[in-house]
Amino acid sequence: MAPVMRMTLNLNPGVSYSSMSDGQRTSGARLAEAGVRATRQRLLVLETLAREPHDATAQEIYARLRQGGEPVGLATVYRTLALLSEHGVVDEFAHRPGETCYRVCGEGHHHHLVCARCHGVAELEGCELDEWLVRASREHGFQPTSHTLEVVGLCASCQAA
Amino acid sequence: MAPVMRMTLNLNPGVSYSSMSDGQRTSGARLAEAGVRATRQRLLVLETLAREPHDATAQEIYARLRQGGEPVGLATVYRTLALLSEHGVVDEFAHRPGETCYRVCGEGHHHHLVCARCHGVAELEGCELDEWLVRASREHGFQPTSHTLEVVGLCASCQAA
DNA sequence: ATAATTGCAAAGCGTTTGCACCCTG
DNA sequence: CAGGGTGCAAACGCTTTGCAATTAT
Repeated sequence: MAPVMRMTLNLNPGVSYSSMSDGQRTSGARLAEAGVRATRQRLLVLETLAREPHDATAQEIYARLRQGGEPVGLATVYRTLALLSEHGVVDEFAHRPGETCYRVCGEGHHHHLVCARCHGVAELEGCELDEWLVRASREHGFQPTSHTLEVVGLCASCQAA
Repeated sequence: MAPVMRMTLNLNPGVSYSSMSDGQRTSGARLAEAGVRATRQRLLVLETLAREPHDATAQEIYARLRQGGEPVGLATVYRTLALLSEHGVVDEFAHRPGETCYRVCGEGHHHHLVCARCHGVAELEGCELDEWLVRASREHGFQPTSHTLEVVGLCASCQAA
């Protein structure tokens, strides 16, 4: 298992995070853009998820926070991840049965390359499926509105090993 | 939420066929081909699933059997569906979080068109993704081995409504 | 101020498992 | 006959929810 990563968060109670304006998109900014209140817990959850090398479950985020000594309730982690997913701040997907995984993703439509060995996730920019999909679906009288694609294989590092 | 379909293709060759009535022969043959014992319960589960217009969960299959007055245990339904999935007799996928759906599918590699309104499932024969995937993945040093695609939209009937 | 958010613990739900009995091959 | 299959119920793990206390705006 990976070593525990202790997080340093410059939380400044009383500061309006929505008015933070620097080059980078802070967690506070992301929350503000999404139109949700920037609470200490939500910032922690988002920061923690953003630092995860792979996707993570609510339980895993909760464990990270606990290990870091941060007092956050499990229910809050669940509620926060669901909320962030609703508002498009994080992506939600389930390659694991019985568990929901989350990940902070880039902008726009994309798909994921999941390594079967290390479970690392890379983003596959661009998507050339639409044209084929519309054409193929038409034969069924089907009108596609969205699609999800997940590619499983071996990442560069794991091919070497 | 990102639905994921898991497909298992597994052939277990060279197993003796059992002599059965015409109604059960197809299911019995499928079980025999898969190299699993053809018990009353397994035949019932497989035939019930095959009769489902859409995909179904273990609980739903169990309910159907109960309604039909067939004495089958819930645990057996779970164990049977998992077994059949392992042996490629049925496909297993999860567009619903927290539940695993099953469906008797056609042969070969294919994807699913899922209607957002009636949840009906159609099969999309053929798959033109491989070429693009290999090319696109190479840019990441990624070597794809398999992929899952699920298309959500409106089926012909539901477009009318 | 006040409406949203959190924490805790209990409940909900789908699924799995231990074990004695039953049945297929 | 032997070893796998089944049924029942208890156990399990992930997730949700009720409610009082807390907190953001």
